[in-house]
Amino acid sequence: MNSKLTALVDADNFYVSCERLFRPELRRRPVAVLSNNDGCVVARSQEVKDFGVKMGTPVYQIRNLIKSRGIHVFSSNYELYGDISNRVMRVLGRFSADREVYSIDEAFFRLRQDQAENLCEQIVSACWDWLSIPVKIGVAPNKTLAKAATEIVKQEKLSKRFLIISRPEEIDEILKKLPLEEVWGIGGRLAGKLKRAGIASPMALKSLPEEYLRHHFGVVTARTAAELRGSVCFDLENQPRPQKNLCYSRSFGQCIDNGPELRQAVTDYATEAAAKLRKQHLKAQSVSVFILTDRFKSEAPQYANSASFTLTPAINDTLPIVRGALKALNRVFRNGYAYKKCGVLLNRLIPEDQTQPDLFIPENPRDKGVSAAMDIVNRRYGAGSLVLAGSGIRNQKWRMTRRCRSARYTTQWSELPQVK
DNA sequence: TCTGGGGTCCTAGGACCC
DNA sequence: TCTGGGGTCCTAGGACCC
Repeated sequence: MNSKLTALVDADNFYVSCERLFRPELRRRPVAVLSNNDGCVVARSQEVKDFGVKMGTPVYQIRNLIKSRGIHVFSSNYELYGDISNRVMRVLGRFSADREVYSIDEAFFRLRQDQAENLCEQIVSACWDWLSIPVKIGVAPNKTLAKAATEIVKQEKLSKRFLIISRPEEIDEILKKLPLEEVWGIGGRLAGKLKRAGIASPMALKSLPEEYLRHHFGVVTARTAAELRGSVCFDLENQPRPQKNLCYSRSFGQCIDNGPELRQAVTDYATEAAAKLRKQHLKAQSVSVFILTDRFKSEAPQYANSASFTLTPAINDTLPIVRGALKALNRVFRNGYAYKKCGVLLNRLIPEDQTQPDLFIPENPRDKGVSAAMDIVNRRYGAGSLVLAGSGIRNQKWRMTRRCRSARYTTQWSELPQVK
């Protein structure tokens, strides 16, 4: 009875819950959070889901609904969500050190079966009482089934905010309710391929021989099926794995058709990417840049390309990374297109303290100084306070729009909520 | 007018080596 | 007429996740 189970804690409509935290009057009102540039809906309160608004719906398609139903709309405020996420994870950490932070709003746990019920109740209460963040929990023999259990808790609006399944008949009962594409690891394309092969449900998937699945659908699908049968194939990862790539990309507020403005955007994005790299104490061995036209404007000429530039030795200073990114941009830029998006990727990352100094190319103390100054000023006075002149100063058509962003309540002194 | 961003892993195929 | 085999590494593309 003391076997170990896996739990998944999942915050309800996380971005919406974060917005409601400082606007409690919105608790039972319809609320939606938008992607960058206020383009798509990326988080919906239950009320908005009940209106039939799907994840990723372009905002312009639901303008009327927003008006007629009085949906409260927020631009995304990732500084706020990131900070609240850290607080949630700290609270969860008090219940078990055997925990994996899986995403901004989810964490896996290992817990003893005889303690599961009690722990779930405590976790639900703690998240709500201390942070006003509602969570749901699924508990099962492995990650895939814990995900499935969480999905059922969400779909069925159970009286409890958690569901514990361990016996085979309990597992089958929830698998019979779960659509194939809701299985963790089975996305839309794979579900279509499986269905064409006559495999239409999680129960059908789990009954197939390992060898057959591996051969026709790959090793990951075979493992997923094994987890549906109750074996453990995906372990808990307490230590975050070292990151291998880092990307900073944004769609532009307005399309850009000329080199100088594109260079501004690339300079800005490379500056941001380099700052992220230093924050994580990593260095990159190459930088690449991609540019894209607007794929939704089918009548306009389309173009997409990318190029990379090797950084030797590995580096994390802003100036050389920006120079490398601009060289890569020069190789792919073509006149005559309206560009909608670009991105800067830093590849083959290695920990700062494991890099080999190059005998022939000494580190440039000036580059180091510039990076350090930017980090200090931007930490103290807010992101974007000290930038390179190459990013441009005004009329940045490329800069994204966020018309309805809430305040950065917890990460900017000047935006602290006020109690009157 | 208006359609997100940031990751990971697996696989197949080609280059290269012995 | 007859033209190897096996291994590694790298990359691009495709799938998945939130």
